[in-house]
Amino acid sequence: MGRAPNGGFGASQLFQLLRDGEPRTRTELAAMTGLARSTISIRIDELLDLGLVIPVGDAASTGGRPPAQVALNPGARVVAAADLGATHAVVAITDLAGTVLCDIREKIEIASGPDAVLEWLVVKIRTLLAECGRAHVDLVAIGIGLPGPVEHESGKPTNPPIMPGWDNFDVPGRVRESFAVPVLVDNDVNIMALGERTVSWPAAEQMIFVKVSTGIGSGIISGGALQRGARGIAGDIGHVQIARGADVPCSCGNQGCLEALAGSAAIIKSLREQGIAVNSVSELIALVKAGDITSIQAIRQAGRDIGEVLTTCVSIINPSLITIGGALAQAGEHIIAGIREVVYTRSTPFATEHLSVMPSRAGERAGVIGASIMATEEALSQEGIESMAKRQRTDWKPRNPTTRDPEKSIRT
Amino acid sequence: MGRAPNGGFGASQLFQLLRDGEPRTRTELAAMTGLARSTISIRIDELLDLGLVIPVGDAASTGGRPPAQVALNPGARVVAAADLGATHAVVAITDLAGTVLCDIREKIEIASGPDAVLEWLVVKIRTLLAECGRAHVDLVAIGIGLPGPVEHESGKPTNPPIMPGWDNFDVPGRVRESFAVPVLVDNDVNIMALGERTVSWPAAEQMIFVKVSTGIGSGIISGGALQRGARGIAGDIGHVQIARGADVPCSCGNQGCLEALAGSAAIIKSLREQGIAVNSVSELIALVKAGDITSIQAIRQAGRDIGEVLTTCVSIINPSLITIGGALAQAGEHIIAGIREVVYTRSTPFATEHLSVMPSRAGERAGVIGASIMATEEALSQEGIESMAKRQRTDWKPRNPTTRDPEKSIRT
DNA sequence: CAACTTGTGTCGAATTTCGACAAAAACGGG
DNA sequence: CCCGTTTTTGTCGAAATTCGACACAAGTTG
Repeated sequence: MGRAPNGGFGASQLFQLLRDGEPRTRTELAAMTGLARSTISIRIDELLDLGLVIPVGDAASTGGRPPAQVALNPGARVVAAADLGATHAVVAITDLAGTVLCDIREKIEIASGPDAVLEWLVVKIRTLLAECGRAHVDLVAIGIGLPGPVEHESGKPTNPPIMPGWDNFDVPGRVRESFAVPVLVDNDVNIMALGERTVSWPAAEQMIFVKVSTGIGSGIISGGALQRGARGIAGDIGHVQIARGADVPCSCGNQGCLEALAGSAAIIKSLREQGIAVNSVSELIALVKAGDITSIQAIRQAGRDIGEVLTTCVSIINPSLITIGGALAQAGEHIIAGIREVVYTRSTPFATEHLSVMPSRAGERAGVIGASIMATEEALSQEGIESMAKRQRTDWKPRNPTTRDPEKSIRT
Repeated sequence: MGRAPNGGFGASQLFQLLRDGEPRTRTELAAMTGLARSTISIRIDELLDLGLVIPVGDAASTGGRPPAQVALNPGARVVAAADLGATHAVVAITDLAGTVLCDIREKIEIASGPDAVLEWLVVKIRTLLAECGRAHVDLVAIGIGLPGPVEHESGKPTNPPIMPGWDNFDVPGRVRESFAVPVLVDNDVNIMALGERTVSWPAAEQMIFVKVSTGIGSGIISGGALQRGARGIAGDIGHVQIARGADVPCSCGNQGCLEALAGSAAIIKSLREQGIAVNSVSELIALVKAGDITSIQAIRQAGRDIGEVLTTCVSIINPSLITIGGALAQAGEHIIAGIREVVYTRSTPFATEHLSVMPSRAGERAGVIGASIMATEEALSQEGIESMAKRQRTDWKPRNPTTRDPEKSIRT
């Protein structure tokens, strides 16, 4: 009976244009898409019905009727996001723009295995949803970051070194038993990169986010998209060997890895060997903030070591931005200074001319924000919006008594 | 008055599915696209009219009427491709599948400037077109590779070190004065990577193509797409510093660059210092093929040096494939052996488990093939096919005397 | 050779999209 | 203060496209 399948430009594509939060007029949207204004109006009405966009105050008139603007309504639905670390986890409920509505940070042991951890996660999501006063049906997706390699398509961890019991575990399958929504899983550094990009540098087409704490890793955005690599371990710079520490053994079995020289454990160990009593990252940061010269020098040297590897990254990726996050980045600008020192000296001027090396701005919540972005991306894609529309139709139609079904013409 | 704009799935999308050369039945295409078979038939008819696809022999029956297959007709149109080096150039006419129909290889001097070189190129394209017996109207696009950084969007070289007079020159504009078709320009290594991928590893989502000759560069394909970076210089590994040669000066002004140690000029210089009379790359290759131990050791050491940088690349990109091309790659497997030695020793096992390091298979023509692919991609995109269809309609309609224009209903 | 199976062209109906027009809402000059 | 101008929005008929169904074609299999 003839149905044109919403020829490639449904309400979802229109919605993607509004994802940036910018309010726009119908006329602007028509110009951007090439569709007629009347078509845009139909689409916008659908989105208004779903509550996904809302009218915002009219823009200033340019001599005639002032245009009515519509914008993303971030509060229409919520997303659950989790950043699970080795010993700590952040779980949050965010709106569709990635803004955290409520969150918790708790100690966990990732090593207690997927069943325990994911059960805990499910409970926390339920609690947080209640706390925000949002119903289960408002939840459209869940994003999870894990401290190890993840095959993103399937959501299964692969060969994680610090996650016993998680290897090849079907994380989305387990979580979907409790929440029937899309569940997206990725490496924690990757989601931090996504979060950092979205929060602070939405226009960056090429950027490298580096996380420096016990381990050192990076998330790479190139060509506007997160690059995961063939096995999901792209950006794993922690085990690149650097010249300085040829005989320093690393937990991975090799020698001279960046992580073995510039990771927080390595720095603390070296300071203790120099007679400075420091037992944890927070103590180290306190020392640096107090101006302890030896600690500052150690941090700066770590920055130089990281910079050595990043110099190569700059040549390979040619990014416009490098941002530094993770626990050690909170020790002021010293680590950045060390990185800049090396990167700007050793890379070609043409590559560094428009390159910034900046501290992360998203901070501790970069992870959950990124997880939220990753999940939202999926939930509000074509299928996501279509299924939302269908669900709303089936929920609402019964109250709209239009005698239609008996008239259906069925041929014999 | 009411026109649905070919709602997102025109003949071009269908054509993209056939770009791989695989013959397919209409039913298969309907299943792949989700469109109705009848719709597919209309689209296929358009493409048959344009000559872009042709019917091929029926496939074997599976119990009923055997399906009629259609496949890409690579010979329908042609593409001009040029790989311009510092002192040599390859120019070719290819079909739409990137197969070289005829080509020439000549000495040029890129340093003689864009006006001279591009004029030469235009003449050569004319000559080759005539040689193939193809008309100017059969030409749908031109692809050009240049030995330096190029801003791909605009087609302008940016700060090329060995191309005096070319900086910021509007190459596509100049060429379009002679041929009114899309002109795509990119770095020569990038087009070689594209060519190599297309010819030999069409399924590779992540690969690194390394060109080793006087200079050393690489083209990076990640996420299925060529990565050009913020300034078009992604993959520029020639000026990454390596540990071995801390005090070896490089032409770029820095010290210890990979190129200064493992480029052909560096190898030749070092061999001469060891008393071996070798003046050119071809002599060097001859020596290696003759089994000269010193030369082989020098090549292998160059491989190790390159492998040192590639180890980092492997950690960052996580590719499934590294291919080695360029003049030095023709000296047998010695350079590859050196690369493998280092890459497989120093990278993490998880990254190398599914990583191959292979010699380039596309050989000397990788460049022009890649340039052809790049140009074809553009020419046969949506706009490309639509404009071809329009042109053919306007050319042909006059001979189809249907009195339509007077009947146009114009409202007052 | 007949029955069955599978694929291809044709046609009406449903849906979508476009363009035009009228109404709405502000600005600005008299 | 009023009215024409300008710009945007909502509504409606017409054109275009797509779908599904059916009839036909062309082999296979018993």
